[in-house]
Amino acid sequence: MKTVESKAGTEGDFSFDVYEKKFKALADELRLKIMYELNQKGQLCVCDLTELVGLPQSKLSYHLKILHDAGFIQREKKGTWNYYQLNDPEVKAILSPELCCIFYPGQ
Amino acid sequence: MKTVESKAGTEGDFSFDVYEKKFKALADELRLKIMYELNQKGQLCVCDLTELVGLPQSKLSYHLKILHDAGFIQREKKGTWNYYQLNDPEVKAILSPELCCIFYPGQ
DNA sequence: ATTATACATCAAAAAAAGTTGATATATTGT
DNA sequence: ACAATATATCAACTTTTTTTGATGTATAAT
Repeated sequence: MKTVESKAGTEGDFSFDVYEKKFKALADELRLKIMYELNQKGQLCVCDLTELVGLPQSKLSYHLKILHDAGFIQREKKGTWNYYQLNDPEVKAILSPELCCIFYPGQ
Repeated sequence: MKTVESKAGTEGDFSFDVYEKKFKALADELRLKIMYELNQKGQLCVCDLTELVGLPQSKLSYHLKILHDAGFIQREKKGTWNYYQLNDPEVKAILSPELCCIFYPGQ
């Protein structure tokens, strides 16, 4: 994982691409809003989010996929619904506690 | 700054754009490598970085500007040279301490 | 004063990411 | 079995970012 530390100092190819992917996922106002809403409300289905965020469904799915692929959110299927929620440990591993209650999970 | 907290819960237009800009700056392998090198070496001029990172000068300047505009690095001019270094408080305000010694400043 | 070095900036081209509307799949209710 | 709902995915298009090479500006060295 932190390939970097073992090689620290020595030049070399680290896994910056993994971090790139994670920061890319956060690098969008809409996705930050989604993270924020999930952080506030806990668990939401896509239909809830379309209303909260005011996006067409296909657009929302696109952004949810990016957050999911980056590991920041988890999906739980319940019948026809897909419920999403923050993946707290993943978020905490990347974000500063100073961002608590915006994107960073409280408690 | 954290407009979010005062309004938390109430829907509304927060300053997600500020965070978007910061995460966008981090959302690039090259720029992460630059952050890493600055974190390791402390202070570097553009010419040092071109060698460390192996980029043409104009490309490097482009990426340094993005990091600088986002507030993650500071510039100090000494004669013809521009020395860059991490802006520690800014980095710490965004990144998890778990990223210590990669991008997050040690100590 | 001229030449060389360090760096920023610019404009054009290329690549990547985001948007849109349509379609596909699965599940639930009748 | 049929209709309706929730959601994912796809392909065409638009927008944003990145790259590249050239040019400009300032400082330093001769």
